[in-house]
Amino acid sequence: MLFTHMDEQDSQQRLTDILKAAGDPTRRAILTLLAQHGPLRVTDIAARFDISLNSVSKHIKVLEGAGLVTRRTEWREHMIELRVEELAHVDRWFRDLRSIWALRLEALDHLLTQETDP
Amino acid sequence: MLFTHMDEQDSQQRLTDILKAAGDPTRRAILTLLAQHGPLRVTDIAARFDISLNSVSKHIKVLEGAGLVTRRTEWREHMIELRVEELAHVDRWFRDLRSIWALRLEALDHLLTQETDP
DNA sequence: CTATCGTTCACCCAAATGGTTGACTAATAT
DNA sequence: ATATTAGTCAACCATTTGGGTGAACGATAG
Repeated sequence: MLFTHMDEQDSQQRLTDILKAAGDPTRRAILTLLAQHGPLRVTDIAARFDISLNSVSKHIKVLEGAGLVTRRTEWREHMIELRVEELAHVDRWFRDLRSIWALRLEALDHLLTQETDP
Repeated sequence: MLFTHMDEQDSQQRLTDILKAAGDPTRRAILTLLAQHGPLRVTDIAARFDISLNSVSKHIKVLEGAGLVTRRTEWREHMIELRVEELAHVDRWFRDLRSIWALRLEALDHLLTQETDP
């Protein structure tokens, strides 16, 4: 099944997943690490934190679920790679929100000028 | 105490609060509503959702905690107002992350050209 | 004075979250 | 053949989260 059309439902879900994933400090630190060093193995990532490897593995799965990272499984090593492009979903939502906001202010302004100068 | 200098700690906390707050669909819907209609009372907001007033009140408190909305208490009515500017914190983090990413790629590229043409 | 309105507060509940440990699979090294 | 390495899965635990209810409180309306 091709994703020719992402409906509002899915889009909201994607956004929720991304924001929730990015809402955790450890996960943001992982993203930063990947931005700095490029693709890394799960173990390499875990070495930077003093939580268990298992815990890191779970965080990575969350990030993967949100589409913020991808996994290339090469033999027994899993290379985790950042996908910065996905942040665009959040950018888009921000842009829309600000635009709705701006439109209202504009309409309000229009209304006021009409009233004071009919 | 004046906030002349927001340390890394606080900044991370702010970011976490904002992303967590925005990570909930109901709360995002509240933000959209406020963008469209301007300041609204708690009750007006609650009327748009089929969850209890109390639940909405809690959501608003979360948004307030994240600085995404402010409350002007006029007599017994609490006017809730959107603060779009706060989204800039997230923008900034995204920008930083992308910049770290871009810098690494640039360095990598530099390294490769040096190697092939010493 | 009493009723009603707008909100928060204090609990209660189920589900999700972030962490742990221990067992398991599969690949590599000795 | 055995030990080590890389990673996941499953179970468990404490805390947080999103929801609900009922009481309380201050202000305005009758």
